[in-house]
Amino acid sequence: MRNDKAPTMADIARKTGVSPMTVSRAFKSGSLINKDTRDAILKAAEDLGYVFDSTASNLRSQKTGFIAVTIPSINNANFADTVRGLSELLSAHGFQILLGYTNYDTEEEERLIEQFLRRKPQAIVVTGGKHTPRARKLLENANVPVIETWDVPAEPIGHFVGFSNADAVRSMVDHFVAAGYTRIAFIGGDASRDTRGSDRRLGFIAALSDHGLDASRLIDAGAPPISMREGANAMARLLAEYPDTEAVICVSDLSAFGALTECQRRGVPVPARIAIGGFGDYEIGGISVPALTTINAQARQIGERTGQLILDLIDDKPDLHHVTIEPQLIVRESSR
Amino acid sequence: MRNDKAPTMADIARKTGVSPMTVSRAFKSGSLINKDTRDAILKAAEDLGYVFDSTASNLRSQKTGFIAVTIPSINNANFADTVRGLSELLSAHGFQILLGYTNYDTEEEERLIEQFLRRKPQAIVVTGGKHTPRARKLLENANVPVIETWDVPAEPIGHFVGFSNADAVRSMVDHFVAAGYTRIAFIGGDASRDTRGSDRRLGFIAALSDHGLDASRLIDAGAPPISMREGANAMARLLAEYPDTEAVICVSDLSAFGALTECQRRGVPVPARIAIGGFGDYEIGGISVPALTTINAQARQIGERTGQLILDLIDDKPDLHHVTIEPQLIVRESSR
DNA sequence: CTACGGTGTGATAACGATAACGAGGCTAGG
DNA sequence: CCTAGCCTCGTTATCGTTATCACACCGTAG
Repeated sequence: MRNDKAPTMADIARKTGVSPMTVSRAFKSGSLINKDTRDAILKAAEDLGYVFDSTASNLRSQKTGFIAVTIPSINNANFADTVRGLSELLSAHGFQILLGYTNYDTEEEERLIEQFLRRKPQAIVVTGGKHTPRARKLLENANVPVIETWDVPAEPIGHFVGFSNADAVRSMVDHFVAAGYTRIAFIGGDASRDTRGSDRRLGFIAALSDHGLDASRLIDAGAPPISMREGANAMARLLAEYPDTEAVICVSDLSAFGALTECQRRGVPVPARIAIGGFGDYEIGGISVPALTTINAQARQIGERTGQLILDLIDDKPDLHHVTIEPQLIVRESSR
Repeated sequence: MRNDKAPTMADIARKTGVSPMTVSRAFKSGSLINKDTRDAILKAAEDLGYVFDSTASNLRSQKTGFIAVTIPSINNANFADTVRGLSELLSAHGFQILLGYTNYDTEEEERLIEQFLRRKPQAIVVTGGKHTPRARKLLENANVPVIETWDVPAEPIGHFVGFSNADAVRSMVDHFVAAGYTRIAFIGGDASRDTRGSDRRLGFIAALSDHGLDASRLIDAGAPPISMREGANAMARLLAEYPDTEAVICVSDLSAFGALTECQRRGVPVPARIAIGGFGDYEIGGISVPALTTINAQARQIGERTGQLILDLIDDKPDLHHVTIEPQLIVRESSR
């Protein structure tokens, strides 16, 4: 069954009595070739068990069909949605995504970018706008489109598709203040690694200050990604340190749900005694009892817009694109 | 800044005064080369902004460093854990994972496999043991190691690293029966696409029958993946159709949590009025109130064992490996 | 002084597809 | 009958790296 060597286009050419070039054409859609010839070639290929060799094609044509993508974590429904949006569009156009996880670490991101560039991707998508100097240099010299996502970078490397994490949280603060809450806390936002989380915390502080409110109720919950458990622990600390807190905004729905469960275990009513807000509109926030007020960051849309942008860029429309997404505040039972 | 053409090894060779072959050696660890020569070459490479070209290397050496992996969904913590286990081990050895999502559809899996094989991966990992005939044939003729995971296939294509979904559920049924429950239901397990879910339901039916109990309380919850919301809807139907049910096993923790929330909304006490069991040991099951009894399928271990197996196989130990994983029953408040 | 093993490097020829160019056949219009 | 032009296909060279073989050099043992 297993031949000594896998058949090549040359084998098909011999068998069909045409040149290798014609075999090549038979496999490309939209190339000029007689229908009978093509059918004969495809049949011969099937008979021989031929498998097209992308590696050779990639080298000669200088097109790999790869799109490199780095995300902080594979185990996060938000980033997964972005990748899905990207993936569905791009794979329909024959592209293959090279996915890498930075683990919220820019050093790891640098390593990934270096590895990916060796594969000659036709575009590279990164999450966030903070990178090591070397990573930045690699991206700038890469000679392929670079798209930063999930952020509005202060100094974009190339294109970006994102939103302001600070402004998004501000909209939630406004909601809480309008609802009459004044003693508001924030859980999460460790600055050591996750810039999106710390941007949210900064947005929280700025917004409270603008309202003339005290912005010192900040509970650290450890390095990202923050688990539900860490959210619960943070809520326990919050209730101990600032017992008169009326509302709390968590860096994500996951930590928010963890915080909610801590209240449930202690018999603290939500929102009657304390209101809770999350971030990311994860499925759990919509179904928990009570359901969680949150912000939909349009993760999927980020992916779709990024994918469309890449298709445009590869299709040779080399304008610079700065796409700003509008996150949506979703008010649910946990804050009313 | 951007040169007309990216520098190649030949450029480095010219600049350093050595042959391209020596440049190539400088980039391979463990190859015979003078230290000073190597340092000079690496410095020249850095100066020129050289980026190694894997595509050429892959073609010549007939090694791509790719490992193809298909999973049903990117947005599932269990499969994500498996991929993480795989990824961490393999990327440390210089491999790059090609990840694809079948969306629980074997037709889509077939398309993915065909695409992946063109990239000449050095191993291919698939989730589950059910494939289209053509996909099976492609895998059999692929001439690279094939590993099926998350299942114990009736007729393995090559290697596998998995567990019996039916037996895993049986252990939970035994637990419920030992705890005194007799009117037990099952939510999920639509057979149209997800074989693991339907295997679990079959295991449920078989186990109940062995205990001499009625196994007709089966609630369909739609095509996989089953959301929390669908779990909630299924619980509503269960309470309506079989109001005297004492316990319910759900196809996953996500649907189990959804079911739990439905009980909370209706004021049905868990487990006093109805006990709930899930599957997969997702984070939510450990923190919800009450915490969920579940089965840890050792998702991460599946990935790690698969990764180690691949390393062994590529390192030329071509024995056939059938690795059986032991899922663990975790009893929590929702069933006691 | 010859033999020999280890080290470091170079020359050559691929790996398998396809870009670029061009040639032959055939139809249509003059 | 001739030329223009389209369709179909072949020839040649090449993408950038590396497997392979060859060989020069050095030190040491016999």
